[in-house]
Amino acid sequence: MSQKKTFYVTTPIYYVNDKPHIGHAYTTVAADIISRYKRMCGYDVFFLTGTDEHGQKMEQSAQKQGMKPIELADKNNARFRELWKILNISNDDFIRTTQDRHKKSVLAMLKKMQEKGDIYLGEYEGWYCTPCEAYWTETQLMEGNLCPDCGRETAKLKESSYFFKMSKYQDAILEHINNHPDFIRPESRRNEIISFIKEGLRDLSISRINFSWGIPMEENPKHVIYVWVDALTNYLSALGYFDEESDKKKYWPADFHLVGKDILRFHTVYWPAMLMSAGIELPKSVFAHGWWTVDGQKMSKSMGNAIDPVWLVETFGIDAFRYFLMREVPFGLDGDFSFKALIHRVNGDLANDLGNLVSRTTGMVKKYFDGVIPAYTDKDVLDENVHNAIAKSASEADIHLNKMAYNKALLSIWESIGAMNRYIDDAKPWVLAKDEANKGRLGSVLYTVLDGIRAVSHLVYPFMPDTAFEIRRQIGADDNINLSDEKALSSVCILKSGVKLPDSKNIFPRIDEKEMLEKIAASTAPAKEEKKEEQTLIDFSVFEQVELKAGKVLEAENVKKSEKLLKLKVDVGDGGRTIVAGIAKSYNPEDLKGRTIAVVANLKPAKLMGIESQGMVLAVFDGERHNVMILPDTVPAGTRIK
RNA sequence: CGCGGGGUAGAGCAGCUUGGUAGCUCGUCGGGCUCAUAACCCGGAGGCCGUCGGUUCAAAUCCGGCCCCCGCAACCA
Repeated sequence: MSQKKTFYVTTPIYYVNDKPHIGHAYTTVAADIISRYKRMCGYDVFFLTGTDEHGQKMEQSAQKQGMKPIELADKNNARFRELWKILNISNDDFIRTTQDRHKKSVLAMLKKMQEKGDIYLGEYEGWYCTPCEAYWTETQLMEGNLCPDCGRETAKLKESSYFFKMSKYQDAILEHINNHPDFIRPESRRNEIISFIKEGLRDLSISRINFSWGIPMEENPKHVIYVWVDALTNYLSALGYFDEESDKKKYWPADFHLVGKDILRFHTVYWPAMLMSAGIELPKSVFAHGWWTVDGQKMSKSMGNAIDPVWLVETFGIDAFRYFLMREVPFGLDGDFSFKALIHRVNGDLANDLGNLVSRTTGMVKKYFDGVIPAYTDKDVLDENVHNAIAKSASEADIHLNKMAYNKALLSIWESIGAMNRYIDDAKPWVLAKDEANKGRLGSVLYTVLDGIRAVSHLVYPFMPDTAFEIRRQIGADDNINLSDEKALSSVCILKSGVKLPDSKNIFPRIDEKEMLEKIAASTAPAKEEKKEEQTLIDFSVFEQVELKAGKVLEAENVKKSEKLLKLKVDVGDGGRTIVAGIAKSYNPEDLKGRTIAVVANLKPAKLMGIESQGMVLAVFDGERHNVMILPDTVPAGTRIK
């Protein structure tokens, strides 16, 4: 048996403290598509995803919920697995950082780095906020070394920590990036990383002693291995890389690490440094994809606009969702999700172009040939339009897929679909059908299209596996999607004649846009109400503690070098105090001067851009701008609001 | 002067490296066909390529100034 070429692709391991959202789905679907494509073309593929389950956050969340960390990890881990099942993800393994195989692997990795002399015990210095139990770096602190989270004072603390001599590998990494143009993609990201490295690398703190939920160091179990070595090593753990007997080591080095742009640095600087230290080959390519916004706005819990992938799949179908994610936006760039765009994609590309092509073709075979696939007897130059289009689509899709240009690959594939729709119009089978003498040519035309659809079923398979099989079923093709190599993608005249077509239904029914948008509006509204019910009710006495007062704005000015802040002098019955408010994007200073506004008067002071703010201005943010609560001018300054 | 990306038809984008008829998808308007999911096919309209200046026979493309937008960072009390 000849050795098949291997292909190893990974997603990041997702932090189990999060709820799976469209972003997680995006990376994983992308990895799934390239995996399916490579498998179909005869590669020996290993596709890995997993979950990151250690860390202080997990420890704290578990405690809050009265669970053990591992129980919480189990629970949330299951949510990811369920989602992958729903999304038709074909991963070959699922790594969890709490598994023994991973722990062993991390310790082995660390040992290699130690043997190289790259690990030393030192002191981690940071600014510690005791109430928040969190360390901050100097740059994160607010003016006066205050905690950015709670505004209280922090103390410079030293803590014992192991370090990795990352600085040692600075030049080697730069050189590697220079010599391997494809190591960081897309191009724009590559430049960012280069300039980051050129600023100088510092050694990396790789252990912590202020929490215990993680992998303890062997020689000093008080130290828990901190994120980097733990998380990044997962890509080796799943291969049993440090296990002599593992048969999966052949997959290393990875062909692609797919990552979000937020964790690119860790994969292109920290990870290579660690691998160099351990004497292990570097991955071939790290690809950073973009983020999704929703209707032009950032996804966030507070906006309540996070899109639930499960609900989407239930509403639109798995393949429509997968198609949309990959078609709408170039993989390296940010994209915007909207239901309108999704509906347009489904109707335009899937229903009108692809679905209708299958429908009109099988319809004619049933009408003119009793549903039996005719033979290809009477050829014509016109047929070459279809054959050439398929050859072109296949080769272009291959080029684009190897560059992770999913949207371009789909565009190329759709060229063939367009060519076939045009071919039918040119060949006019319904005219041929009027004369029995044309039966041979009529059958050949229909055969050409059916076989073309068969070829397209291969091309769309990685993106829409269920659809590919349904198409093949409807056109009477076998269900063997695998090819010997990518060149087989452009083969034509493979479909067997004489096969009776089964019953069929529309693959992608058109969506009534108005109806669907109404349905969506109806189903998202109750979700928001539910959230309200979950809110905890407070006693009146708690509310009374908040001193809401009317305040006269005496002075107002922009805070220099600041985009969002306005510095106000407000009289709340005390003659005037300074309040800094983040509303500069919605108001000019003169808009507020002299107005009477609502203010929280007994808030602990906090420093913003070096200015002490002694209160808070009440405002409503409507998604566009802040609307300050302006009171009638007749209300005296300092009046209590209830 | 914090770092980076960008301003091209109603919308979303390509073209810019290597100057030389401004292209794609959707929308819109008109026509065709009738096999098909009000679908498919053909055609039209619509852009002084942000702005000012420079280089050039020639600039969306190269150079410089300015204006505006979007990320990131720093501040959302």
